[in-house]
Amino acid sequence: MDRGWSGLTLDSSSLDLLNPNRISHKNHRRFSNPLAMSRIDEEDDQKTRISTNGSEFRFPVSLSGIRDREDEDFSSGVAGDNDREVPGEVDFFSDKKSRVCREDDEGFRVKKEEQDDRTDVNTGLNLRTTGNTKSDESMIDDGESSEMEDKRAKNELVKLQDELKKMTMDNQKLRELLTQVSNSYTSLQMHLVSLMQQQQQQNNKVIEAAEKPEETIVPRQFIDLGPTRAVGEAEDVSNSSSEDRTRSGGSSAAERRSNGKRLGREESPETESNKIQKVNSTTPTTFDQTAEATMRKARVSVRARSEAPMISDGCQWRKYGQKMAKGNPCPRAYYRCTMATGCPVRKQVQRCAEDRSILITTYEGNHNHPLPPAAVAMASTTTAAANMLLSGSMSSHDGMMNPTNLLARAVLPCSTSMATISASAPFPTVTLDLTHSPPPPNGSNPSSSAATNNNHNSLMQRPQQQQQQMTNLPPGMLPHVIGQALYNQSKFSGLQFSGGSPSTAAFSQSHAVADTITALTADPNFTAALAAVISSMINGTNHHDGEGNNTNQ
DNA sequence: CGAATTTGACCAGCGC
DNA sequence: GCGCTGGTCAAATTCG
Repeated sequence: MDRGWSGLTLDSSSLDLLNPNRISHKNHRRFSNPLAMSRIDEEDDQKTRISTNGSEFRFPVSLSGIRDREDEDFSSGVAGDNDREVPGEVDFFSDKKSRVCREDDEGFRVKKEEQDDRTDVNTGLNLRTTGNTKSDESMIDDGESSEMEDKRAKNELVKLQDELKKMTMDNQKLRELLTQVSNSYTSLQMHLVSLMQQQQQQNNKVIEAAEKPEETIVPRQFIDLGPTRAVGEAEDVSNSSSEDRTRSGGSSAAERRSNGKRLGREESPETESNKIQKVNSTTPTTFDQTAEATMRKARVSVRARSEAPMISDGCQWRKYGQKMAKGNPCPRAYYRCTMATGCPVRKQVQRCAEDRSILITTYEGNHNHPLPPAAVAMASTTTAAANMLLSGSMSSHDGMMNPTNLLARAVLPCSTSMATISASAPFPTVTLDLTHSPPPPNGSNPSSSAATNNNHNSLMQRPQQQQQQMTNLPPGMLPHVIGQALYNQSKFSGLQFSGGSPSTAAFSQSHAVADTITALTADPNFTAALAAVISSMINGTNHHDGEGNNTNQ
């Protein structure tokens, strides 16, 4: 807050606008350089009286030409710029300059305060107008007009100062809000990690639920974001999709590797967090860094029927690899976001082994650049899913007030077919299933199987026509369908916790807010906005690039 | 000719 | 230590 600087600038600019013809010398001196006038006014009276032989006029007409040149010097803005010496008044300006220099030595802040005060006190004009009582009438007229201009300039100055104060207050409020959000985020992360540890102790219970024979897939909230083998084994026990199986083992190793060398080579913005995560694997001391890395590692897998080699999500992708994955005759393609240099977002595209008309697209990472409107829908949807995934590990009663968790509970708990949580890897993965095709003969398709066993599956109750619409999506429509599907899922299924053992109180609470949640999730824009805000909050701690930070695809 | 894609090689973690 | 695996790189190739 440099009031002195801004005041100086506003003064001179406002005066130049209001008085381009230089109304009076005093005005110029007051506004163009109030700093210098702080001391000049005191001695100026004496010196000018001497130079004018005791006249009451501070600036006699005979000296107006000289003063005009002085004004030119003052109008340059800084007292120190007045290097030219005016004949007959050399001592005056040299004295002023020396005083100004001494004031600089005394301290800039005090000087600025004096400057502000002086701008508000119209001593110069009063001296002049009072002194004009015995002078010619022309000077009185000039004084009155200059006073009006001065008032106008002063009003302008007051306006601008008020504006500045208002902006300052707004800035302060925003800072406080940011601090509050940061604190909340930190506390939530702490809580998340503590709950993760608690949930890890209950892993056996979850595994038992996953091994129930009648449940071919057990959607559950992600429990342990750390490299716990028990969770991965549990995933192996459950009949997950082939992609989930292939991800369960090797990807974890690759991810750990990518945390170090690979991504470091790419100099992506998340390089530091990757290193941090690697360090944290051995020194679990900082919860924030772990949670941030976990957030970044959250994956969103979208299953959709598409004959195209890749669903159009609005982003630009560049293929950088293709690999034959285990257990799937269809190759897996690796894409990297090329909308911005260094964007860490990647996606894998692979056709389902059981039903090759199903395209599985897995997104990972956060965009570090603004997204085009066409990509916002998908990005926000998948970001919301990823955030739900992470916030879903919150405890029921504590997390209910978390807006992110509200969204999570609106979609995840009832998402036996729409959104499937996978804890098969050290990073959480949520699968959004938009296929809803009849189960294949082998019945190993998790989404289809889940849909078969899910009594609350709204999409199975849909007419075949609508399913057909889902399977033949025009480009760009998929994100909207996802959002609508998420809404429908929560609407039809209600808030049902499947696979887990939520508390009864939380369940009843969920029903109490069901209407609110469905109302919120009914609006895809709300979901997108919420996801964007949450992502910005979280990514703001990672990236300080100041960009839009639309996350996840 | 530059950009995008393909494809074999490479790396590192994991299990045996 | 070796093989398997997922993921990535980069040279070669293709495309617009």
